[in-house]
Amino acid sequence: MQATTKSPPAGTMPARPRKERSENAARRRGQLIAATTKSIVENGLARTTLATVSAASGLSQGVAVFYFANKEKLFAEVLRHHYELYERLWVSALAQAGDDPVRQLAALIRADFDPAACNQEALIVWYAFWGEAKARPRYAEISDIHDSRHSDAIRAACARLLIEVGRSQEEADALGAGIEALTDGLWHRIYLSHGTMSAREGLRLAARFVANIFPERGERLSAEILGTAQEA
Amino acid sequence: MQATTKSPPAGTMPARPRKERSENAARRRGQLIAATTKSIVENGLARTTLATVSAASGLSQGVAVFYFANKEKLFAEVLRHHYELYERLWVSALAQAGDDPVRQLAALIRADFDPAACNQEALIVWYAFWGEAKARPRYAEISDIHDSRHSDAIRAACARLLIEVGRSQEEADALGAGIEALTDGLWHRIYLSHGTMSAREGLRLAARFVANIFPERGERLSAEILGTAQEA
DNA sequence: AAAATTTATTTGAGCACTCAAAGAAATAGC
DNA sequence: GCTATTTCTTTGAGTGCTCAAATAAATTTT
Repeated sequence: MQATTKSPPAGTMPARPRKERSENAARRRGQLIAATTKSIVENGLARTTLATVSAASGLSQGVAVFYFANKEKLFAEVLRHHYELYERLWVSALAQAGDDPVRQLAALIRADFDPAACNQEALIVWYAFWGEAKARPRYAEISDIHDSRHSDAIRAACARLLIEVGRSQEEADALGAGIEALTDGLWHRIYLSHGTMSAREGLRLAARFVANIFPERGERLSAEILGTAQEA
Repeated sequence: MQATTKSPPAGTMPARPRKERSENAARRRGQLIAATTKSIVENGLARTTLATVSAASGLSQGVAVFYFANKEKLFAEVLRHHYELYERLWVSALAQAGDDPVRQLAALIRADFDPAACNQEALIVWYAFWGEAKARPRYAEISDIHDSRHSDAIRAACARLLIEVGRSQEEADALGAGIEALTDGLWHRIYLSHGTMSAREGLRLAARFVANIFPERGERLSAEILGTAQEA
């Protein structure tokens, strides 16, 4: 460390405006979460250390501890961050779908294969954490909270859709579970296949299967999922 | 260690027969794989060390290295072991199903929810390794080999079944992918739900969905999956 | 200058793996 | 049949390294 020019020439220009402080913290946290994600994708969770995060962020190891207290909490925030991106996606898709349960269900399924949620990076993060979830209550809890909200949304849409055609709540729950299983399983294949299966193909398969399952609304649902439905 | 009776009473019966030596190696390997599995279930993969394996096996740390060269190779053998148990299960189920593609497909689906394959212990091991698979080519390779054999079996059964009723190979492949996604997704739910969902319920859901998907053979397939088909 | 933030260094625990030696079983020599 | 020799197993303290976390130092902001 050599002498750096001490004080700026007294003038104005505080290259850093007002709310600098609090904004800075949020920025740093985001930066560290992104760097941790990058390291998990490149090295796996087990080989992601404060050193790899520090290298990916360009910051020192101390910063991560300063903003997240310890490595475990940083990791938990990474998981939460990815779930929140996903949740924002499907919640807003659902909101835009309006009142029609067919469109609602289609929106939820489409969201699952939106490249913003269903991409290698996100899948690697999810699987990395799921793999350790049974040994880390903190990870399991975060997954639970978000998964159950998504479950509820799917089941609610299924219930409205099926009750319209005179089926029971029990059938709606089973159907919801099946749709979730189908999308989870397609994620699994997208994750493990080395780029062989894309999110786009996942969506097509999902549409195809779901169409078979809802005889009464299958065609319309499938069209809505694929985005080929004509506007009303 | 106190005095143990030195030589056996000269008679026949050498409490340890001939191949003692080579059998010993197989026994030890099995013992170490079981101990590693136990530690992964209890501590997670990341916190499974040679020390936890040694504690679980009652052997010294050195033995694990002696029989498996290093920790990574021991872990790889654990993954392989679980895949082999699973593969033996579905291969023999398939063999017993005879020539009827409906029974073959049912047998494959039933095997996926057989408690011998689909239990918390096995799921924890699988998810632990899948979580690291993208960062460890060795794990990815083992998964690939076994997954693709299973895929092929499912697709073959689907093809025979669908071609019987005049559908195309393309449809059979899509259907196979869908069935696999469904079972993978149900595994996912069984794994992450804290015992809320059992293998038995998974099987019921799978039967229900698959029945909807094969209009021509759905009823029979469903009955075969649930084991409620009457004998011919 | 006082407080807040960032960077750099130190520390001590825990890790995989080594290795020399001991123990046990199989084989050979008498 | 008995002992000596060799081969195979097992042990566990030891080695060097990596890591998370703590601490200290420097820098910036107010």
